[in-house]
Amino acid sequence: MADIIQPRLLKGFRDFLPHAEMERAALLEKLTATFRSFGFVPIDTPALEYAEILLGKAGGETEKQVYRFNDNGGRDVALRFDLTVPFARFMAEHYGELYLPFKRYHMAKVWRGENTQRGRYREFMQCDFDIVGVDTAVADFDILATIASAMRALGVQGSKIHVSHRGVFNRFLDRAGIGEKSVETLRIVDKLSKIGAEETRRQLSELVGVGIADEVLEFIRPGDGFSATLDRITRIAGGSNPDSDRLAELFGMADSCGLADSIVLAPSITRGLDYYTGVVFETFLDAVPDIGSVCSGGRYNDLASLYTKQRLPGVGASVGLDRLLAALETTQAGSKPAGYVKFVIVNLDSALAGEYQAAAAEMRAAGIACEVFPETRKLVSQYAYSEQKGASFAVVRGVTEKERGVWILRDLASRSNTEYASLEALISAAASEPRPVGDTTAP
RNA sequence: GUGGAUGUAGCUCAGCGGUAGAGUCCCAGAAUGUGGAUCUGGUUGUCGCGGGUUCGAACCCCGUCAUCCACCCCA
Repeated sequence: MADIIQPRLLKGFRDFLPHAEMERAALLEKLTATFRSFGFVPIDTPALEYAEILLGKAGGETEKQVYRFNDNGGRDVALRFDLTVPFARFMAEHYGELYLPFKRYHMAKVWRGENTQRGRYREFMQCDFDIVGVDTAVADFDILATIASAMRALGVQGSKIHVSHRGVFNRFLDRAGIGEKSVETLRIVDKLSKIGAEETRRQLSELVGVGIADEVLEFIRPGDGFSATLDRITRIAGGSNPDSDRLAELFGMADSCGLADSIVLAPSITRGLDYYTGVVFETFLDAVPDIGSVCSGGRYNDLASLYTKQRLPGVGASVGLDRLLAALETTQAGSKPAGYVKFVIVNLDSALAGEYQAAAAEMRAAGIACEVFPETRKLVSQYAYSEQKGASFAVVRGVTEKERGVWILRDLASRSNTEYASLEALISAAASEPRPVGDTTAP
C-alpha cells in the first residue's frame, strides 16, 4: 500500500473553492467589460522570463522577493512579480508591430516571495491598464475615468480617487532645498494617513529640520476642495507651472463629466515607487478606507528605456483584486451569488434518461443553463444538490408524471410545485419568472 | 526578513498531564415519491507535522509547517 502524500499548500498560495472563484470571476468579467468600453485591448505575457529582463532595474527590496531559479537548461529565470516590467519588454519587443497610443489591459497572476498577511499573498492577481505613447491630460483623465467607471460597475457604493502630482511635489522640495532627500521625504509623507500628523512631523523634523518639516506638512495638509488645495500647493511650490496646470486640466474634465465629487486632490499621496514622474493616484472605498488603496497608479516618463531607445511615456493603474474582494466582502456580507445553472432536472428513473437529456437540450436551446442529475437518488438529496448549485428550480418528472402527461416545476426557494402540460409551457413560465435568482438571505 | 499570537470533528469552539468533548452540520428512522418544526438513534478526529520529557502528552519542552497581527514594503 502506497503512503498517502499529505495534501498541502505553499505559504501564501491559495486554492479557490467554487463560491470564491465565482465571485472572483464575476469581478474580472465586470472589469473586462469596463476596460473594453474604454477601448483597452487585452494582451498576455509569459509567467516565466529571463531574470535579467525582469530584474533589470529592480532594487534590493524587489530582488529579494522575486522567485528566481535555474531551469533544466541552466537558464537564469524568474517568475514575473508585476505586470509593468513584462509590459515594458513587450512594448520594446513588438514596437514595430504596434500602433501608438497603445491602450492595453492585462489581468494575470504575479508572484512575490514576501511575508504574508491578510489580503497579501505570494501569488495574487493584478489587473493593469495603461495608455502608452502619449503624455496628455486626456490620457491621464482616461485612466481616472476608467477607475471611476470600474468602481461603479463593481457595485461599490462610494469611492474617492486621491490624486496628486509628483512634479509639483518635487518643485516644492527643490524650492525648500531638500531635493536630494526627496525619496526619504516621500516615503515618510506617504505614511501620513497611517502614522498621523504628529509622528509624520517628528520623522520629518529628524530628516530635514523642524522649519522645513512644517512646510512639508503645510504642503500635504488635506485641503478644502480641489481648486483651493491646488492653489495652495502651487503657491508653496513656487507659483504657476505646467504640472499644476495638468492637475487643473484633469479636474476640469472631471467636472465636465460629473466626476468632480469622486476626485480628491491629496498632496500627501505620492506612491512609494520611484518610477512615477507625473500624476499619481490611489482609490479608497468610503465604506472601508482602512483597507487601503484598491486601485493605484500614475504617470511614468519612460516605460521601456531598459529595452529600447524609443521613448514611451505612459499612464496606467492597477486594481488590487484580492484587496478589493476583501473590501467587498465586508460591505456585501452574506450575499450569495446566483449559480451558473438555473435548472436541475431531477433524475427519478433511469428508464427516462433519454427524456431528461432531451429536456435539457431543449432548455439550453432556449438559452437556459441547466443540468441533469447524474444518477437516480432520492428527491431530498437531489433538491439539496440543486440548492448547492444555486439553481432556482428543479424539474421533476417520473413515470407517474409521464403517465399523467405533466411536468412539475419546483421552486426551490418557496418549495412549491406547479404542474405544466408540456415542457414548453414549463420553460416559458419559468422564463417569465420575475423572482431574482439566488435569494437565500431570508431567515 | 524581524517580533508577537494561534493551529482539537466539515464549521464555531471547550478541554491544558490520566479512556478526546459540546453546539452546529451530516446520516438513518418515526412519514414506503416531495427538503423547513419535533423526537429517537448514529458517524464524525493522523488533537497541524516531527522529535523529546513522563508510567502516561491534545496539554510540558524543542524543532518544523501554516494562519493571523505589527514592522518593512506593497496590490
